[in-house]
Amino acid sequence: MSEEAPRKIISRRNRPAKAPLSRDAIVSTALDILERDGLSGLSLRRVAAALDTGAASLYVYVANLEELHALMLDQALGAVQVTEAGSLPWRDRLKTFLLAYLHVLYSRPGLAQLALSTIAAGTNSLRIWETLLGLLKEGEVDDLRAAWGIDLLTLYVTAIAAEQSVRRESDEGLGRVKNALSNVSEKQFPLVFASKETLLSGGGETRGDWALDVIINGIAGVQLQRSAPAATRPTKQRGRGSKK
Amino acid sequence: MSEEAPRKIISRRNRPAKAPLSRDAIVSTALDILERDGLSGLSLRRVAAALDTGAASLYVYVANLEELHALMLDQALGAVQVTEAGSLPWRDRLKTFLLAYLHVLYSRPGLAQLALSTIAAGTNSLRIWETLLGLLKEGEVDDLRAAWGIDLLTLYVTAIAAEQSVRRESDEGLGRVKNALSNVSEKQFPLVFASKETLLSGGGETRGDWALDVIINGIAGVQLQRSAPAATRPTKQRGRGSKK
DNA sequence: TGTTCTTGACGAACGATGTTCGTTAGGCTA
DNA sequence: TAGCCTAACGAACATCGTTCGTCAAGAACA
Repeated sequence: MSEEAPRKIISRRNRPAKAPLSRDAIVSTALDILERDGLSGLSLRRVAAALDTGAASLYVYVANLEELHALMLDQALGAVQVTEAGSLPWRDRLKTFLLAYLHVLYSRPGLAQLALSTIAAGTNSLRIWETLLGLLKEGEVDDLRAAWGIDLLTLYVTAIAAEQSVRRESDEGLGRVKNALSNVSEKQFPLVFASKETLLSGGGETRGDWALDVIINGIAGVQLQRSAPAATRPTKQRGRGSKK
Repeated sequence: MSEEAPRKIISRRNRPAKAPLSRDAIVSTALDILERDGLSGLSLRRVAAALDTGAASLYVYVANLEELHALMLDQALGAVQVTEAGSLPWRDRLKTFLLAYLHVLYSRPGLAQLALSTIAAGTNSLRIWETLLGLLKEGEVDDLRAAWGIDLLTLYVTAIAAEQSVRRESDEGLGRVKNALSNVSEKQFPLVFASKETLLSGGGETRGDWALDVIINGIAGVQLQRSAPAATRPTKQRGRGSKK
């Protein structure tokens, strides 16, 4: 059966200048693919193909796809940097840190979706938790509220990023919302009808920024009434221009 | 079942007492499967098998899997009921409504996960939006904040429910977190080490209840200091006096 | 040096997935 | 009665994650 194998190649594995497989190489390659093609374009076979090997070879270093996801998430979270601006009040530093977290999740398409379905428990996740706990403690949030709060904060940031990612990736889903909103009956849903443009406005960072104010204020349980969204910048709302 | 005798069957479709296929039947069956086996156990083929037909037959009524997901979500959201207790203040009614929303997402395993990856735009979703907009308007939240707020509220409730669902469904993920927390180094992450038990405490409704207080207060931008999480009972417990 | 052992790498295969295609049969219309 | 529209269907396709048996190369050992 198919005896036309070329005899020149004796060994299947003449890969002289090939970097040896490793867990880090696999994770990095997977992150590259995630960045290029999103979560739906990521598969074990594609990672293996990018490394010029077969899918089975990856199982030496990674137990299964779920573990690969966790490793990817933790490696990506290494990019979240802790700013040491000790002069600012804790609340501003908390927000800055969460914005950095949010930005990392935004930066790679699909990363936020991955974060939603994966519970990361690596070193970088622990470092983030430690930082958040420290900031909340500095804000005199009691222990129980702090512990629940950091869970809420990370979940919250992840969900915000994921929602925007989904909207960015699949035009179909967003199109369906737009379609449903434009066809909404004024008689049946007058309030939705009146707000149908506002509901879709303010994509991306602006909205995330406001959302962070909301939750930080909520956790701290403090007044600080200044959380009116975009009241100062009415022009920047539409067509969010260039994002850095 | 349905091992029909191989008699001289001329027609393949002698299904006399069979209910005809319909979009609603497909969605309902899919929801049943979701409830029984979770999101990972749901597939077009299994839905078709439960209806005693082939997968291809479903495509007459449903464009693709994504649309089926959206239809499922919207039909499930029909169980969220609007309580008409007009005597209570708006904030309490908002919380009651969100708790009902949360409860529906809790009730079916996998539904919350589905809600995270799907943008629902059906009648039931619009009804929920309308209700939320009305409640926030009653609370004199301005239009822009209300529009962004309902997006935030629904996203928030969904994310909370989804996280608990994931923890409930996959022991492996939670086990990994537990393992990572129990092995955490006190020197490296002292705050996480100190809170490692608190971080896992308070599952389910208690935590969700507190989280709702947090975000409602945040959106309203009001003080209302009573949002300390009650470790014993979630009753109206005022933490007056002893403070850190 | 020659032999054995360990282990990373690999092809093939398995079962399952979403989706498409061409065909068939039932009920409706003319 | 004849024809047609369309729901329903089986088969097939391209993937996917995962497992299994096997091969090659270096390490350990005699």
